[in-house]
Amino acid sequence: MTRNPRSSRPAVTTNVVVFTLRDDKLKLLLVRRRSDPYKGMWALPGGYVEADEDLDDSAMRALEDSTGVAGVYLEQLYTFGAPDRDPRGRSISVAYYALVPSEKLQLRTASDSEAIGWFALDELEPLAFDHNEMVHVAHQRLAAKLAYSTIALQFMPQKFTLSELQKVYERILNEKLDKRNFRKRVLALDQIDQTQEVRRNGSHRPARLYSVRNPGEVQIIR
Amino acid sequence: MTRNPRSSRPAVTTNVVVFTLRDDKLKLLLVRRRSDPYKGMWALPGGYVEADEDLDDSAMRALEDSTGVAGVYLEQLYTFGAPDRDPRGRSISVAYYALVPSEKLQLRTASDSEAIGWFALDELEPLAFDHNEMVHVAHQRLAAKLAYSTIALQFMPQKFTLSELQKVYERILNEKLDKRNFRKRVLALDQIDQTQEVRRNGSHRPARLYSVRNPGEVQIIR
DNA sequence: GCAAAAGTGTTCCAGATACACCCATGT
DNA sequence: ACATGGGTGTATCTGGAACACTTTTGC
Repeated sequence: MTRNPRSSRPAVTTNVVVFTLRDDKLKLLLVRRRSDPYKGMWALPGGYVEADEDLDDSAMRALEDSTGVAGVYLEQLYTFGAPDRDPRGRSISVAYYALVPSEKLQLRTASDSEAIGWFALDELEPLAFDHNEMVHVAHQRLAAKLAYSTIALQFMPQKFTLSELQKVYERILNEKLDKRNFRKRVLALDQIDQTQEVRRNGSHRPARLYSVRNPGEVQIIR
Repeated sequence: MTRNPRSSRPAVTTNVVVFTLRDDKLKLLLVRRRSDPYKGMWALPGGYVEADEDLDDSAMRALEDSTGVAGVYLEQLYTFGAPDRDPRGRSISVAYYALVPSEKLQLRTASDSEAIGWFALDELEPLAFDHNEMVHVAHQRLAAKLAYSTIALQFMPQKFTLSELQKVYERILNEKLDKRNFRKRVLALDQIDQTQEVRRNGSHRPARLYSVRNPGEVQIIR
């Protein structure tokens, strides 16, 4: 294993699949490309890995640059490196996924006049590069993790109702869940606390508000 | 997102954590480094990603070059990219793990006079680079996959006994399993077939031999 | 009073666990 | 005959799934 020449090195980037729940749908954050290749198409936020930057930091920075959001759950997903994935030349992308609670969405569209926005996962158009594949893998991973971790809590704001939490599960798994079984299950996790507050939300009984006991922590269960 | 200069690009490598079961222990394949850095220390097999090579192919090639073994189970694990992980300069390694059945072990140590060998996972010395960490992550992933996939069958040769299969589980999970419950469970997977043969193996009752129904396939269960 | 979402328990089933003895062979 | 690993069944426990009615509010 000898040192390879710089001339043959691939470019290394990170991309982030940012999920949130909004308008009762699972959505993700896309950026419109301002230059070729794929100029004008929507793509995942991302960027080149800086000289002295850890991969996680690079992904976090890509996310912050496009959204202004920091401190959200971020996890490495998979590394994509098909030789033809970038028409400009050899490129490797370390893909991440992130979960942001609906409250933190303070998109700073104005900042660099980039067009960015939230798109429903189930009405996604073709994206730049291999980004559709990244989205697919991220969604799969997220759905799998619901079953054996407390990752869904990363979507929740400080105070939330159990119905809202159930919606998160239902939208990610794409199936309706039983209300009683669901409540039993999430309360048994011992990771959310009832508060004294309720939320009045329409012409029906107010909903009790809950809070996450250890925000930022994701536990493996079962 | 503009094209970054070649001068700042990291080197990209793959490394492979190759597991097998041998001498009743979970072992992995290591190569002794012939040059600095970490000259003389043991390291995971690996190499630079070639100009027109897919990441999977690169890992497979690294494995073949060191062992002569091909066609084994290989899966991407995680990408390691701490800025200081290689003292020579910025480097990113896409780590894989591989499972080889004990029969396929035809190490061609002679081929390029590299020192290579199998080492018990639980008596591992400090390795070069961040390779101990890679091993740790690979072992964790492997143990987790036992619970929800048929991945353990990738360790088995064409014909094997249920006791041998049980040993695979026990060595990976590091715990003893109940013989009757184990057999019930693996037979219920409907992925292994009884053969008409038995193996005479010592001064005791011969063991029935089984074969994997779909070798090469790993199914997700539960 | 009625529409609409919030809240609440019990029964049933399947899969996991715990557990002990006989079998076939080599020496 | 005895030592050694191979092979087998049942009772129990536990977590998941199915399922319907009452409560509180706004209008």
